[in-house]
Amino acid sequence: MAKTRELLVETMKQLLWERGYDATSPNLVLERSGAGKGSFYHHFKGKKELAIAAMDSRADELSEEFDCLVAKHSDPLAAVAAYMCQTRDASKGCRIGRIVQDPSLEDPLLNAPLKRFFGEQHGKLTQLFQQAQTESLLSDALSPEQLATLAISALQGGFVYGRAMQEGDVVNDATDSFITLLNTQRLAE
Amino acid sequence: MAKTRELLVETMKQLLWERGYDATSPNLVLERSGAGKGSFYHHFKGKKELAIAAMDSRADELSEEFDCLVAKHSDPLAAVAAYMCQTRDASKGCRIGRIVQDPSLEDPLLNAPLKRFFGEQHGKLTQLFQQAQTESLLSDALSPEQLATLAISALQGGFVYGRAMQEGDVVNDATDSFITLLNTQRLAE
DNA sequence: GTCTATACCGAGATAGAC
DNA sequence: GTCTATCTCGGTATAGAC
Repeated sequence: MAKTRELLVETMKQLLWERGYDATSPNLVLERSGAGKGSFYHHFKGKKELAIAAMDSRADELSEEFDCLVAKHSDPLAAVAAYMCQTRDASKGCRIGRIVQDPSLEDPLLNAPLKRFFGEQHGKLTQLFQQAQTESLLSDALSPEQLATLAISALQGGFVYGRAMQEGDVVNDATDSFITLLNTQRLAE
Repeated sequence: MAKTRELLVETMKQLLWERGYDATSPNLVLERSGAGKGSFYHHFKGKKELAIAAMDSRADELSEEFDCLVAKHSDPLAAVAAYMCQTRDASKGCRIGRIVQDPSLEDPLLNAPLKRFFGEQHGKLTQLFQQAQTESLLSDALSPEQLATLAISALQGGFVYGRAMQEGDVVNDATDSFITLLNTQRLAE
């Protein structure tokens, strides 16, 4: 099949979500996907190259999801709230943040897709907060950049804290709390 | 030496911080500590048992650090601010949160020390926020529990985000932003 | 209590046939 | 493009001497 490559990428995306990078072996990818070793090393130089392709694909997917969601809201703060308060499950972990702590991710090549994703995400959130302040919907007690950093951190940290507590719901408490606190900064019109 | 056991625990604590659980091999612990294989398996049943001892020790150490810091401040919000705004380095990761995402940590036995630590930490922060509200220093727009969850998440997420961006300072931006936002909830006396 | 030698397994990758 | 056989290395642990 000409689609074996795509199948390997999708399988890797799933396994990176479930187990991270270091704990995902080529053998596991092959077993899960049904492909053979020959195919794997024909399409990719090795595990690292496949993982980068998988992370890039995942980053694009999440970016697109974010853009779709933002497009539905004319109020920038409503867009942020809709993004943050999606129902998540900390026991599964973030589809992309899950990977960050793996020791191998200190390799700049492997880390690049993550850096790109979080950088772009920060930029988009900053824009939304900026817009809210320009439209006088939001106090300027914090800069748009600070709010974006805190939003991303609350979400990622909620995943960490929820996983440690073995309570998948806790990540939603973290994001909800952020939004509640953010709403105290809304300005009356 | 009678202290070999303690030496192994300290070495494991350091390696758990640097590399997490899965990526730390017994061999590495032995090489780093100078101990031999015989000692290792004499004092511990295996890697898992050593890691649990190391995590328990680390959790106690961090708990004590927290208590010391709190004891220095009569104002509960000043205590929270002092805790959150310590200078940290995301490239090194949290001494205990660093470990949470490792696949092996799904084992309840391995996870227990983390669960205990984060549970206790949440309790202590909740108490501080509770006290601040009781003393009318803090608005009650959020519950003490919500604020504690957000504080922990902002810190842990700051580590994740900072590591992804390969900028160790970012974790401090996250905690500073939280404190700035929290300060908008202070009540005039 | 500590040492060295040994065993077993899976990770990651290559070789060469089809 | 895909398959199977094979290779090397390190992780994890045990055995038995000192």
